[in-house]
Amino acid sequence: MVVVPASAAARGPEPPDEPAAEPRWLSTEERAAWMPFAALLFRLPAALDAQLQRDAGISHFEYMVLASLSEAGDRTLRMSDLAAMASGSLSRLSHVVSRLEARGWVRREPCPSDGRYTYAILTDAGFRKLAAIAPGHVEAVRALVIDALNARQLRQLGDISEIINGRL
Amino acid sequence: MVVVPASAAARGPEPPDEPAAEPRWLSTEERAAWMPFAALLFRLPAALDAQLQRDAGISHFEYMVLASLSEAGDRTLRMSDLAAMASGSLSRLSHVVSRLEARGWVRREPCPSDGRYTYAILTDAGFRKLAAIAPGHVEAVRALVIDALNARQLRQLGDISEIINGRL
DNA sequence: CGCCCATAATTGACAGTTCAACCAATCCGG
DNA sequence: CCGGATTGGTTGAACTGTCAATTATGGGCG
Repeated sequence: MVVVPASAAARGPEPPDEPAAEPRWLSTEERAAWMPFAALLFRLPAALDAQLQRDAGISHFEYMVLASLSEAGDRTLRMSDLAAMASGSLSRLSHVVSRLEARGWVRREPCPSDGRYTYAILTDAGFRKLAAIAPGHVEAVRALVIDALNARQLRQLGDISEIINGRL
Repeated sequence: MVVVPASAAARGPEPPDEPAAEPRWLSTEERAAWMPFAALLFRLPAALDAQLQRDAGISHFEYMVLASLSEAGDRTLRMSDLAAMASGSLSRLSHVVSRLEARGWVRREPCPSDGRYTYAILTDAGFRKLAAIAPGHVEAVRALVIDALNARQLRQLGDISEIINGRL
């Protein structure tokens, strides 16, 4: 990934009376860190998605939905909570759950006490599917990330991720 | 993001005569690093995309296409090279370049010496557009990543990213 | 109570991506 | 040279995600 168009950067800082302050271009060290990280941001999700698609025929987002449900007590979550856990919009989740429902892995049920809420519930078939998929996914995560780093680097990565997450 | 479905993990390792070797679930420390990183992998690209979409009306991928062209000598690249630089499929690139062409920022030209190749060329209008967009994008990258970390962390992030990239 | 607003979720239309089929130019073995 | 294989690129259909509009329920206030 590229942040600074080369020829634009080559022109150097703008005159100080520009309407917008002159951009603070990245230094050499900053570029040296950002460029590989930016590439990673593209390629790693794509690689993980590809593994799930190939081995299980589902997207990473669908995996997250199933996994989130499996971790909830009685495998049930409200749609909005589920959307937050899977880091997606409610609309997207609604479409996805419709597809998962059609495949028999999830079912919907209205909340008896508050009719606005809808529960998404992981079926037994859905749980079995997830149990079949999970080992392969963990293997991929290990191969690409965990086992590629030593304990210290792994801790650094976790720390750095938490810092950046704090800015979102 | 969740890798291990809780109830499945709670069952412990499988008997050793399973057809597939029992999965090596993540340890507590590994999970502690992976979960925030996985969340980052979702949210950061979304945040960068949102900034470009809001401020410039283009996707991150389109930005990469324009930026890659701007860095090439005479602002020209073959379609396949451009696809590789932008980390996307040739098909996707072809559709995107069609759109950028319609907006007047890129034009196509067949290679005179080998008719199979197609050159994508950044127009002057495209270069101006990019120059207008870049500062805002750099600002976002700074705010979310670069300025959030100290020099040591930034170096660590770069190193770690290169290691993982090496596995893709 | 009755009205209005906020919230939860769904829906449909549209834009973008992927996938497979296709075309066109070059390379290369006979 | 000729014909198949290869490579670069495009296209269209099916699918997925996004956005805005819509429905439905519940809470609060006069």
